[in-house]
Order: sequence, then C-alpha cells, then structure tokens
Amino acid sequence: MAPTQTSPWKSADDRLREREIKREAVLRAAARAFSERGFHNTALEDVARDLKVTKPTVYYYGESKEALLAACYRRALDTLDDVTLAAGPESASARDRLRVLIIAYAEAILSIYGRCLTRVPDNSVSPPIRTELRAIKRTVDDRIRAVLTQGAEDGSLIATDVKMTAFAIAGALNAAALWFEDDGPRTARQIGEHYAELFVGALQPR
Amino acid sequence: MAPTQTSPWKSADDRLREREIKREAVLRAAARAFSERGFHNTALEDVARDLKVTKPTVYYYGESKEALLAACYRRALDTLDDVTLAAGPESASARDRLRVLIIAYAEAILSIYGRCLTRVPDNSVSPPIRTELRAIKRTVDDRIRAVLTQGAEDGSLIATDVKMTAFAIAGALNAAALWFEDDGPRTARQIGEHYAELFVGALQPR
Amino acid sequence: MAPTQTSPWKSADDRLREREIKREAVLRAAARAFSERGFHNTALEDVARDLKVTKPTVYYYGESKEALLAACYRRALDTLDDVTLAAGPESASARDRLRVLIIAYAEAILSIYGRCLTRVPDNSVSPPIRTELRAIKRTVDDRIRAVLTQGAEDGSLIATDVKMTAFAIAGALNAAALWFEDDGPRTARQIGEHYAELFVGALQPR
Amino acid sequence: MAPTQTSPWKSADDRLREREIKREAVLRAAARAFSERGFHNTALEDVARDLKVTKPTVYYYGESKEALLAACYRRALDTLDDVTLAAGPESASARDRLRVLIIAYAEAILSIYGRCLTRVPDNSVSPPIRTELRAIKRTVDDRIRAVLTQGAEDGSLIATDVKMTAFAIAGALNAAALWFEDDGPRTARQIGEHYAELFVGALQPR
DNA sequence: TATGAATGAGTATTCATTCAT
DNA sequence: GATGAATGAATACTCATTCAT
Repeated sequence: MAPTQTSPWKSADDRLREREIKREAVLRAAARAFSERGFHNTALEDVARDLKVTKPTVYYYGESKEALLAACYRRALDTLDDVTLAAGPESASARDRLRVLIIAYAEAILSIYGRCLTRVPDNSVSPPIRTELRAIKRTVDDRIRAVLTQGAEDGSLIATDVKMTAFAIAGALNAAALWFEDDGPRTARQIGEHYAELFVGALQPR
Repeated sequence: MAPTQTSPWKSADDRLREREIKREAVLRAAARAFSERGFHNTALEDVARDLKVTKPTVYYYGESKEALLAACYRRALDTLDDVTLAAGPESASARDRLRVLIIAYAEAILSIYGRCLTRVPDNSVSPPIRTELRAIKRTVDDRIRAVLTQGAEDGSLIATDVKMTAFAIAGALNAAALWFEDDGPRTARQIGEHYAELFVGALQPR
Repeated sequence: MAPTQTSPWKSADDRLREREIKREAVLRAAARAFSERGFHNTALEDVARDLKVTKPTVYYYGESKEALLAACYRRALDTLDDVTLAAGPESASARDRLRVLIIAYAEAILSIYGRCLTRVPDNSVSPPIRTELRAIKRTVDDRIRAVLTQGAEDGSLIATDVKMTAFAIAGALNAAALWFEDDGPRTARQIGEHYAELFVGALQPR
Repeated sequence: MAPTQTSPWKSADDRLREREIKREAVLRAAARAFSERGFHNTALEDVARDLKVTKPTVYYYGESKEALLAACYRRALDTLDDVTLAAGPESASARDRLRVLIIAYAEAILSIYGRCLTRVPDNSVSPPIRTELRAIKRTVDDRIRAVLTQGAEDGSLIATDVKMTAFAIAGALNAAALWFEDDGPRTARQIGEHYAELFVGALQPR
C-alpha cells in the first residue's frame, strides 16, 4: 500500500534498495557480456554502454573487472549450493530426489550466472578466489554424490561408480550451458526435465 | 640408412621436414599455454620463452595468435573426426562400437589439443572460422549419434533419446578435459575405459 | 559564560566563525596529506577521509584541489612574510636581528604549511599563482638580505656576498623542513636556535 | 681507426653500445621532464614526444615510469657518491678538501639528474627503493661530515657542530638546484666555486 | 550543510604485429 | 631462419569535479 502522502525524497532504506538493484543490474550485464563475448573480449566500456551509463559508474558498483567476474561466479555457485541442498526431502526416494536435483541444477546452471560460470575459464581470477570457488564446486558435487549413494543404498538407483556418475551428470548439464540461450526453443526447466528423465532412466535398476 | 657422404647442408626435403617439426612444436607450446593460462592471459612472448626463441620466430611458424589458436582447434577436431570415424567395424555390435568410440574420443579430447579445444572458448576466433569448426563438431556428434541409433536398431543399446544421450556422453568427456593433467594419476586411456564402462553399462538393455 | 537563554540556532556570526574553523581544518588536513604523501599521490577523497567527511564537503570549503594547495602555500608565505618583517627592532644590532629572524623563519618553515611549501613543488599550480607566490618569496628573501646588509654596515656581521649568504641560510632552513616531523625529538624552535647559533657564529667578524 | 672495410651490419658490440646510448637518452629526457614539469605532470607520452619516438619505445628502455624515476635518482646519487669520495687526497688540508668537495657536489647536484633528485619528492617511488636511496644519501652526508671533522682536528676549519654544518652546506647546495638552469648566466662550476668560497671563508678559524 | 551518485578526461601499461638486418 | 627494435591500438583504472537531493 502506498503512503497517502509520498515524499519525493528517498528514504535511506529506499536508497539502499535502489543501490542493490543497480548493483545487480551491473552484475547481470557483466555476466551476459562475459559469457557471450568472453571475459577478455569484453571491455568494461561495453558493459557500461549496455547499461547506458559511463565506465566510472560501473566501477562505482563493482570494484574491478576481476571482482565483477568473481561476483558472477559466486552468484552462480551460491545458487547451485542452495538448490542442491534443498533437493527434495530426505525422506523421499533417491530416485525422486535425483530427479528434483537435476532439474534444479539445470535451472541454476542455465541461468545467466551459471552460463558465465561454465563459459568463462577461471584463469582470470586470482588463485585465492579460485580456491574459494573450487571449494563450493566441491560441495555441490558432494551433494550429487550423496543422492547417488543414497540411491545405491535404498535400491532406487544403480550407481556402481558414484564419483564418475556424478561427474557425468554434472558434465552433461554444464555442457548444456555452453549452447543454451534464453530465447531458445526450450526453457531451462524443460531441458532439466529432459536430462532428469534421461539419467534417472539410465540409472534405473533392472 | 644414412648416405655414405653426409653434406653439412640440408636437402630441401630435410628442410621441409624440420620446418614441420618446428611448427608442431610451436603449436604444442601454444596449445599448452592457452589451455593452462588461458588465451588472453598468454602473450606470444610467453610461448616464445617456453620454446627458448623470440617472438618473431613464433610468427615465422604461426601466422598470428588467432591463427595459432585456430590451428590448435583444428588439430583437436581433426583427430576427433578421424577417431570417431574409425570406431570399430560397422559389422561389430553397436555396444562394442560405442565402447571403442568412447575410449578413442577420450584419448583425443584429453590430448593437449583436445584440452585447448574444451578449455579455450571460441570467442576469440573470427566467425568464419568458428563456423568451420562447428561443422566438424557437428560431424563428430553425428558419429556418436549414429552408433547410438545403430544400437537402438540392433538392440544392443537402449537409447530412447539419441540426441540427448549423445550430448550427455560428449559433455561428460569434455568435462573431464577440464581437469585432466598429463602427469595425473590416470592415463587418458584409463579414463576413457572408465567412462566407456559407465555409459555402456547404463545403456545396456535389460 | 553562556547566555541565560541559548537558542539552538546559531547566529550568523557563529556560523561564520564555525565556517572559518572548518575551512582551516580542511586546509591543515590537505597540507598534512600533501606534504606527507605528495600532491598527486593524495586524492581529495583521502583528505576527506582524514576529516571523516565526504569529498563534496571538502569542495564546500575549498574551491578545487589546486586552490587548496595554493591556499596552503599562501598560509606559509604570509607567515614567513609576517615574521621576517617583525624580526627585531631596527634599532637592534644586525647580529641580534639575524638571530631572531632565523628562529622565526625556522618556526614558520617547519610548520605544517611551511613543510607543504618546501616539499610540494609548485609545478601543480597555475603560472599566475606561481608568479604571485614567487613575489612573496622574493620579499622574504629581501628581508634576510636587508639584515645582512645592515650587519655589513654596522660591523656586527661579515657578509661579503649578501645574496649568496641569504640563499645559503634559507636553503639550509628549507632543507630542514624536508625531514622535520612534529613529533620528532626536537621542536621547531630548538632547531631554529641551533641554526641561529651556527650562522651567527659563522658570520661573526673576527 | 676505422676498419678499411666497414660492414653495414652492426656488430653485437655496436648494438649493445647503441642500446646503452639510447637508454641514456631516455633517462635524460625523463629526468629533464620530471624536474621541469614534475613527475605526475609528466606523461610518458611527453617524454616519448621529446625523443620523437612512441610510448612503447620508452617502455622498451625503461621498465616503468617509477623505474625511470628511480634510475634518475640513482644516477644522481651514484655520481654524488663518487665525487664526494674522491674529494682531494687525504693528505691535503681539510680546508682544501672541503673546497674541492663543495665544487664537485655542486656540479653533481646541478646536473640534470641532480636537479631531478632535488626537485622531485621521493613519494612516488616504492618504500624499498626509497630506503635504498636514503642509504646512499647518508653515505654522501657522511663524507661531508668526515671532511669537517678532519678540519676540526687539523685546525684548518672551525666546526663546532659537524652534523648541522654538513646539513647547512648540503641544504644550501640542494636549494641551488631548485632554480639552476643549464642555460643560465653561470655554470655549475662557477656556482660551486662561489659556494666553496662562502663556506670555506665562514668556517675559517680566526 | 552534507552526501550519494555520476561523469569527463587522462594515463600507465600491455601486446600483437611488423620490419630491417 | 632468427632477432632487436619499434609501433598502433586497446583497455583497466583513477580522480577531480558536479549536481540533485
């Protein structure tokens, strides 16, 4: 509900919110440019132009080009972290959980940040940040393995080699992020469902 | 057999051969640097230093930086093209052919050129070259699909969705190229065998 | 004692006074930063941070960065002008006047503004301002020469080459401003006395 | 003697020599620009223009702007180090040695590198380099003090306060470097002689 | 008064590429 | 064949300055 009397001055709160919105816009523009044109083929000037602002404004919201990339990576990985954690109730069968997880993973990895993560090699961020990012990747990988292990135990999935199977699933989904486009014929969710069907089918005990 | 009288001057033939050897060395050094440090984080000066020569020498064997990258890509794709074409006699069962193909694909994609192909985004080569390369990729993909289709027909494999299955297989193998190292614990062949087992097992009719 | 009824609103007078105090604080902070870190290595943001305000506030009290520097220079030169003018009564012997003058000069040149003057080259202010400043320097120099000339006349000092002697005295004192620190072992006055002793002794007729 | 047959190709030796000459030219141009316009008011592009080359050429001979400044400083300090070391035979009277030393110091400090040293504050070089430079300054200062001490001992000079006297001498000479110009009315040597006369006279025992 | 946001202008630095030797 | 020298073009980043609020 809007206040009866709206002040033309923004409250401190509004300003903070607006700032967050703008920073998010900068990050999205960067992620889009980086994933489409490549990190080094993108000048921050390009990002600025896409946003219809000037270069220093981009710097006002993002410390440096590298920091921008790192922030995009983190957005992607944090989302992956969240969604893989929440992949269905532990009470459900591993098969159902795997289905949910694959779909959620697909949606995350096919998002603009996810595409940035898979398409831009991490050579361009400093080793400490690289290490930090790899730790999250590892966590996400562990979540996939956990479901497969559960499946081997409850008999709802065959998983002779949990590690490799997890790699194959993630690899296949990541590969999809290399060609996926927002305005393509299928939505991220549809692709996720397709892959879920494929893998759950392939891992179905006979 | 060496000639009875060896001249200190090289024959035109020798010269050509030597030139080929040197060009190959330049390409390998470039592929290694590009895949390890990234295309734009690699200065041709670095490549030159690795070879213990100077920058103009690199130019003597490689037209330009972009051309060097394109040549690395082609080396990788041509090999993939060759090995997928030769994946077992058409007379063999699709299951056996798939096994052979996966192993051969793995060896190719885990080679230094294959790693360059998977790790370096193709944003940095000109659109025409990109198109050319994608055509070869498509051919290779078709080879995988063909084996899967054959498997669906001869009953040695289940492949409800040939296209996606092919993508998943290639995606998983390509993903392996992101972390594979020449001096790691397992050889490319071993990894290939592992994946072959995994996929052939998963696609086994019940 | 406070007025019986204090208004929470400041009088126009108070406001002016407060403004002067704040401007002085800005100038001192600028002088300190410029002399310690250098003019170009100091961003106005740094000055603002030292004062715990923001950049536009600094602009509110100082027209521009260059104007700030010019104001610091003027503070220093005006003080030098004042103290060298007041160096002892004309009736005193030149020797005594020189002693007083050297001490006063030392105190002025070792102040924060004096250090700013000696440490920051005047390349960064516009030629017109440079000219203006040099005129004051010249005046100050003339004051020193006048005392030396008086000494040559009244026989209390030997000064075969007034011009060079004046240069040497000023040069030595200015040089001290390059290493002097407020919290060093000796006060500005002590250093001044030391130099006074040195020069008066050296210029003592035999 | 030129060889009877001059080859149009430069020998490796010639090349090295030429390179040294060019590097020296770059340093001199940098020192000139830095001391006249100030370090930060000089763009390397300006230096390049003075030399009629392009910016990257300047980089070919000088690692970075800071390194260029440091090299200028070192040129100046090394010369000061050399000439103060060689200030007359130890057998000579301290008075004569002081005369020689002041003249030599003056010539060094009034050279283009010396002027760069006195006019450009060392805020712009990194702390390690600053430390290194200050060590040389200290050595030079010690040389002056040593002569004064010798003078106090052999009775050829009065020096009640060796440390301050040395500071005064160096300060006065350094100050001269602030206004000296190559095409001014007096040569560096003349100025040096003038100062030598002044100080030796002032320090003459009565 | 004081501040958050935005910008114009400038500059150090890098690097692919060329060319005379 | 191979190299030292030189350059054109690009780009990240900084900072003084302004303005609406």
